[in-house]
Amino acid sequence: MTKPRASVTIRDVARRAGVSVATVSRYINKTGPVSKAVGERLDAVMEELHYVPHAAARKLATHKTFTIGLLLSDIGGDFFAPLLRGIEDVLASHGYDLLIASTRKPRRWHGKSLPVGPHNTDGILGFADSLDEDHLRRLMAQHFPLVLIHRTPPPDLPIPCVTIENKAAAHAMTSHLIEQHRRRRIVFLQGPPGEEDSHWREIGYRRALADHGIPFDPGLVMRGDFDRDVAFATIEAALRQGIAFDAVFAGDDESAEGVLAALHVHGIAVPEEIAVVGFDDQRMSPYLTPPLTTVRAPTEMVGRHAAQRLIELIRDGTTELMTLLPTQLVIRRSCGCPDRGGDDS
Amino acid sequence: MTKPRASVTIRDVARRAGVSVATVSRYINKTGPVSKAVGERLDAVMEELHYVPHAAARKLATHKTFTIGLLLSDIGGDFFAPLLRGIEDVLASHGYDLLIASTRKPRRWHGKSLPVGPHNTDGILGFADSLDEDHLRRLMAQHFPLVLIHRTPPPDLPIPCVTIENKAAAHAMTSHLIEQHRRRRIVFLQGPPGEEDSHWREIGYRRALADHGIPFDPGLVMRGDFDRDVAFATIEAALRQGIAFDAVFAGDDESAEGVLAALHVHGIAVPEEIAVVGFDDQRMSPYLTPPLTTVRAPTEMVGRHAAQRLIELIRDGTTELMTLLPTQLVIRRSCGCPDRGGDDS
DNA sequence: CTGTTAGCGCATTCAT
DNA sequence: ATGAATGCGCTAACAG
Repeated sequence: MTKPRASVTIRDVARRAGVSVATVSRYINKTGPVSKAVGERLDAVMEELHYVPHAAARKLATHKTFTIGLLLSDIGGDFFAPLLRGIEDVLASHGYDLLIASTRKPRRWHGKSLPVGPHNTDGILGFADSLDEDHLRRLMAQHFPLVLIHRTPPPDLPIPCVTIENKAAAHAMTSHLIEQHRRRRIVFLQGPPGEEDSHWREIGYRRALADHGIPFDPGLVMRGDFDRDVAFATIEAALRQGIAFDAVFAGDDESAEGVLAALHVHGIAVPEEIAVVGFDDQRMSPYLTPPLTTVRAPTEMVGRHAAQRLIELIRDGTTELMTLLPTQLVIRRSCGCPDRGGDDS
Repeated sequence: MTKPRASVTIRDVARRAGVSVATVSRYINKTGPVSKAVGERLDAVMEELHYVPHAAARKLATHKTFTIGLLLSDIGGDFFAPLLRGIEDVLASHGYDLLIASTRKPRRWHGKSLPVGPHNTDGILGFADSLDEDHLRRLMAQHFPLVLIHRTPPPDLPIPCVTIENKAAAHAMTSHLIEQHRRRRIVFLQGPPGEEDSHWREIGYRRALADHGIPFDPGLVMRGDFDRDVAFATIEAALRQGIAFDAVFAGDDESAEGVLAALHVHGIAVPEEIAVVGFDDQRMSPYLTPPLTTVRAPTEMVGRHAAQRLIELIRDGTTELMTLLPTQLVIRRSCGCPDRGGDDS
């Protein structure tokens, strides 16, 4: 076994193959003509030496990193797996690496410097409220490729974003509860303060109430934080306080799970006494008791589109500003509809 | 607004501050003495110019990337969020970046080249069966820092690994079902073929049966694949075939969810007629109907420890070979125990 | 088709 | 305490 040199470089390959480094580089990057014979020699030598180009050196010379950064406000939640999956898949298929960074307690980054940026990536994907407006403006001023996920940019900043149709779906869901199931006192469970998805879902909910002549009762809008525990506690409290309601539109499926549990503990029948619906259609949702009626959010697709937008932005310098992915109602048992005998996924 | 130079380099900072690049470098890396006055000048200039050292250049010069790679066999499953969270958190606190790569259809990488390695990272974290033995051997031959997660290395390869106590917990859980709830025909739902956790859990299950004088019935060991749908289908099939059983030890919580749903659909009472238990204690588990008795797997801790081990390996050249994290029974309702009135998390 | 050479941005001796 | 010079591994003109 030969003494394991720190690493084998392009020069080692060139020397061993009896050519210049330029030729090796050209061959590797297909950036110029190389005779077939030499090409084969190189393949053999590279294989023999286990040569792998040093990424940093290449990046330095090229000024392209072929890696993109993903900024998260917090890893956790069943939400991230499909999103990540979508992102990683399309990035990989285009030869890009994925650098991940997440905040802890505070939902956003504070100081001046972001963990990813022009110094180590070709572009960044910003999830929800992980970036504050200052960052957005600075990045734009530097003309650094950036696309937002589940968040729209400030009106004056032309930053591409990909998110989902929340309002229409929330409107449809609320209307379903009102029209099909005669519910009139529908609780709405909000997401974290300032969360954009939650905001639009609430708008849709309110609009549906108005469209059906049902007066809006602020007392029926409660905290859910997109969190099982918080939703559980909120519903328990509402029950104890004797607040009257005949349905709950949970901000997302995770909080719907908390709602279901709280009602179950109190011996309240779902959907007979109180109907419950969610938003997201996570993998667990068909398996809840009763199976959850919800809105399907194409989370993996959001990831795929976001990655695609960013790659276009990097390559072409431009891409669509707004990608709004459609959502659709998924009717199961928890709203009061009869069992349809199978799942529709 | 000044013409946005492609990027501001250390030379711009040096010039603006009237010092040499060496001084700037020394100051940034605290690698040598710099007068207080100059230090302050530099702080001001760097702030003013929004200077950020170019990662690739630094890496080239230093031969350290301060990046670690995470190899996944497949992103997805509620399992990854906490794992990732743990990994990302400790890496970030040590100044390391996280590069993620995942396989698609096949669970492992095939060809010679891995997406991460000595060319772009300082070490790699390999989850479960994402790496085959050839990769392991090559990486070891190159003395490249590597730690395995939820997987032990081949006997002759001294690769550090961090995983959890499966066997004892599975034994305890099975014994609980036998002793406390008089169950004797316990179905065991396996994980994906070759999955190491599943293997040990099954060993524990079998041992418990033997310890209680219950003959092992191969017909009670079925496929679960750690997947809700697969588990659902498996239990439905077993029911249709009239296979008699009074309990199900699902390989993990996700498959337990499928089991619960299948039994519910068939009008079978849990835990009265059939007891169900899982493994993992995922966030949704207390919210299932009935609340799931399971084994708590410290998944985020596994991530934290793995990252810690890798950092030690990189810095000190050595670390513990085996980190076995403890698990514990979490008794809730699905096994037949009475409600304890609150959650113990 | 192929070789020479000059950087890329930064860390690091070696002087001073 | 500070500066000048060299090189990390690779790409990209520019010659030939």
